[in-house]
Amino acid sequence: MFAEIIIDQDAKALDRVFEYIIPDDMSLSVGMRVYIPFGKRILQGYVIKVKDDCDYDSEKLKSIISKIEDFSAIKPQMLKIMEFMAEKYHLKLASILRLFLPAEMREGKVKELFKTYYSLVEGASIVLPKSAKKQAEIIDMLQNGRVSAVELAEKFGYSPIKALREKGYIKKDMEEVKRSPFVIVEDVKRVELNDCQKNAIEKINGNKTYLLHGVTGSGKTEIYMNLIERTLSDGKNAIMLVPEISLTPQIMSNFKGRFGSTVALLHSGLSAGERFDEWKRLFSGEARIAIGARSAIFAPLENLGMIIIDEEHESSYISESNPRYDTRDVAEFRARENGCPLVLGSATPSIENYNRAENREIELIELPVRANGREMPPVQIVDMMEELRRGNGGIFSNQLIADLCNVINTKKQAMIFINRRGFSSFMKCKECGFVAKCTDCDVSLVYHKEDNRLKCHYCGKQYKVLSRCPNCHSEHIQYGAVGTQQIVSKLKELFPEVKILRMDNDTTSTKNAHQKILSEFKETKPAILVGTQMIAKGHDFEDVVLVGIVDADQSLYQSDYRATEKTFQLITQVAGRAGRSVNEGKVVLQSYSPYHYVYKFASNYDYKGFYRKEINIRQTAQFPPYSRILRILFSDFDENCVREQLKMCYTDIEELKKSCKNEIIYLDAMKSPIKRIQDKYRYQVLMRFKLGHADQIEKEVFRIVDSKTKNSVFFEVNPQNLS
DNA sequence: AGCACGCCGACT
DNA sequence: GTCGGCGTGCTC
Repeated sequence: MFAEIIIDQDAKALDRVFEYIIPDDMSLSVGMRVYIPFGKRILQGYVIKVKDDCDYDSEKLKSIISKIEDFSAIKPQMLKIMEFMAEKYHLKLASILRLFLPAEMREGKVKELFKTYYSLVEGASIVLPKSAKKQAEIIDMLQNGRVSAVELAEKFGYSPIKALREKGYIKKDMEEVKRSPFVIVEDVKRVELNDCQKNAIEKINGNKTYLLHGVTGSGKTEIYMNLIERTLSDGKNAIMLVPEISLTPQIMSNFKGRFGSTVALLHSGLSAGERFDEWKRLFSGEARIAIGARSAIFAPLENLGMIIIDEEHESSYISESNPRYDTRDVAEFRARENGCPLVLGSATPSIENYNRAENREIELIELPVRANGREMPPVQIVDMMEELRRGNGGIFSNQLIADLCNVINTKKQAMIFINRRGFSSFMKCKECGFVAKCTDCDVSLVYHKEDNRLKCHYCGKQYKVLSRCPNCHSEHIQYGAVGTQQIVSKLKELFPEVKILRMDNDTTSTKNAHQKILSEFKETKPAILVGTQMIAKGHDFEDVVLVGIVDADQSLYQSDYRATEKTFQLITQVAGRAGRSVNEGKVVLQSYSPYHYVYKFASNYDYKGFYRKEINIRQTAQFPPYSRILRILFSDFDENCVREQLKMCYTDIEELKKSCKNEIIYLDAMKSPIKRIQDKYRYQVLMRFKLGHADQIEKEVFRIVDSKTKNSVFFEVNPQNLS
């Protein structure tokens, strides 16, 4: 018998099948990890196929040395996912397989997954020949209780153990080594479902993808819980994905409270050991629900009956470091393989998925009412240009200051949200709000300090820096973003006696800092919490009556075709923080371009209106979902080497462009916006092509690039950002 | 990835 | 003469 093996090395040259002989006395199955001789070394590999004949020269074949574990660490159905991802994203097989295992299992040191023990078989009448001294000793030892298999084998060797086992005197059993991660479990009161919720649960039952569009507070979590409950009672297992930032202690304790130890939580707060333990509980079938961020889609569960992706529009579902993949694609594939529903939940669905729902590719389920029956807070848009004309050139508008005063006087709380996405900066006229855009692409230009130029990250076109606004001829041009510290110090100046808390990446680097800041905020009144992204998620504070968005434009003028979409999502989410309970809430949104359509729709909570407008723009401008963008990133320590490789590929891709006339809308090569990462120079090719033959074109590009390069090239489809 | 082979320059 | 630089190619 022979085995096809993928070597556990992340190198392009090794990214293929190697064949080995399976020794006669070895029982091997697909998904097992093995040690194999490879050249002069001994490496780890994954068995992906067992077969009777070999395709390689049988003279040159070597034999597998041994198994790493006695079972398939990679469940066979995961190999289908591997194939899917390799094909779709052009990834190396070993790098995909690594996603399926917890880090603890790899990294050279091989850990025991399950500890095995030997114990006496009860009621067996043991008769041993006098010669079998070792066997007698073993029986003696086991009288005092079970002994670990490793210990026994070390002391007596394997043959006496084998003999005893064959006679049926002793048996082997397993126990997992585990620590349970600490989660405070609260008793969860069951909520009576409203008709919309009941209806949604009833509809979600086929082998299909469902888009659950529910306004903030429409009770999606309760739906998820009911769906999971139903799945479990059908005898099946479930996966629920949540963006990392909303994997809050509340969510975790809610699910632990409802489902107890059948839940395995996989999140970044766990130590490697804890993560490994949770993985094992899923692997063994003890836990039947996997809840976690992106990578939980690879949970080692079989017999899936439900996959849920909450906040489907979140960009964190797209992996932006190698291997690059979109969790939603993988989830869809896994759901189809298991013949189960995939639920995509969001208050602000991604344009792509809403479009699919509109085209009936997936089923749309709407939850139009908030479960608590309350309205979303009103949004007031403040024109910061007007403010400037009136002589206020500061960060805060007079309106926001007045509202803050009011909050403080009534001893309530406020949140100030800072919109910091990415670090590239756009150029903006302070007088008229003009923002420099690319003439070809309709995305904002990004200012590059090192060569003092404006560049378009989609086509690479460069422009001279503006010293005077082409629109109103003012010289008040600004670039760059406001930081949290700046806001905090300004607030302290304005309200010296009020508690100002700050939450961003700098203040939450330690493990529990996040929690500390939030609980301190909860207890202090009046108080102002200043923060980024993080404060927008899932924390309910009864006394927050004001949410200020200081620089809403920030995400609008990113050089990204999804910039408007992201801005809409952000505003909706942040606004949901105000007036969550009995208190009347209000949102103040400051903008330099207050007449941009995104604000009109966002302030009215009009998702559909926004979608209509946005999808039209995408269609006219030929951006996804009406086209596909492919980014090819080359990197190397040697700058000349990268340029050389890129050049060779580029000429061939240009040929391809000519040969398929109008299919490729656009093609260009440039330095990556971040020119150097970890001492490696980065160059990229960007292309955009029509959907008709997108798959073929993509394959052809993969082929060209593969044949011209040796290593460190990666591909990205419809990239989130271009750094 | 890592290791051998091989073909050129500098040195005991 | 040989030691050692790293370019090229192979590993079932």
